[in-house]
Amino acid sequence: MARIVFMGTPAFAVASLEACLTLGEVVAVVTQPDKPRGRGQEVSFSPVKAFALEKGLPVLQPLKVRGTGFAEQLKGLAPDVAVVTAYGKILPQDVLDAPRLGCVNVHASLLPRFRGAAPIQWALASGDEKTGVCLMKMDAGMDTGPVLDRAELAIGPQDTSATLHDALAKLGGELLVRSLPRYLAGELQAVPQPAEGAVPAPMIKKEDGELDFTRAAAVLERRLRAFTPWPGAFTTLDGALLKVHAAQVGSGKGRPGEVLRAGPLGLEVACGEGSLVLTRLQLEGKRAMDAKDFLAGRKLMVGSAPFSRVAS
RNA sequence: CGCGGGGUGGAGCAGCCAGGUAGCUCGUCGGGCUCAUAACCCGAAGGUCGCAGGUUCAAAUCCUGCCCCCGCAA
Repeated sequence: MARIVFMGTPAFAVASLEACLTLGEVVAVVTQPDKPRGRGQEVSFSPVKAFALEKGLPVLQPLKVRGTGFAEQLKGLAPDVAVVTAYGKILPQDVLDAPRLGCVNVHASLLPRFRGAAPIQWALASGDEKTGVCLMKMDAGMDTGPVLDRAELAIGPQDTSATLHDALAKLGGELLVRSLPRYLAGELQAVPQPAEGAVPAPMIKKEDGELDFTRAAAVLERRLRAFTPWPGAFTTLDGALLKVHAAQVGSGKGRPGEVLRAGPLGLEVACGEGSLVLTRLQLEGKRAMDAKDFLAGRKLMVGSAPFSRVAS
């Protein structure tokens, strides 16, 4: 039975870990250290750790993986392979070389498109019609290793990063079940990524979610779905944070940021190109609600432009 | 003890600071009008003001404790 070290941290990685349990003996689960998080700063641990504890798997949480003897510790476990899914740290060469057959990575894009921290989000924001997961033999670069296998997934008009995240996590698990045994048996060919078509997918920043109504409505709508659930799409209304949870592209015209309509179908705001009909809103400190409900208690004048980030 | 907002008929809000008649925009129900309407007019039902104590002649409103929801930050 293959000896597998699993490395991963967020919810996305849990399905991969679950797959590994059926593929060999998971001799260690490596995940990020516990941190205080959430309201109230309570210390909590990663979804991967929670799952590992539930299954009684040994958990390692090194503070640093570079130059601290972690590679030696790994070698001591005599793993055949390390499966890495969204671990959250760059692995140095000595760690990559520690397992007998190296490290393989489940990456949530069709490489070489969207190398980096946020492939799901950038696939949506870019308007791609499909995405997928790749199983890759890791090298020292950022998602630059040769690809062993891949699985594709169509992106629908209603998809958000939340829905794609779940679907791709599941697909990643399935990809491992299908391909890891063949990799271990030496049956998979590692195909170098083409030099053309590489697109970086840098970490999303908070400010990426701010709505700039001078942009095209279609772009804003895509970014909204890409940045759901984090950082979301937001603007400010009379100085208070206003989250936009759902919106549709409309055909209205006006000065970017101008309220074109405020009715039961939504709050229509003019954009640089077309208009955006905001259908689900959440004001700072309040719960999310349909635009109809929002407008019942908060009158907005047609023709006014009470939001931040309008044409200058 | 990280910072902060909120819980008021079915929905969303105002009222609270300066205690004393339950308000607004909707929805619902009944009626009317209209070729028609996410429209308009008339009328009605529906609320232990999150929970428990306290202060007071009197508490949605002031004080104390608790429960729940949410934003920021991480």
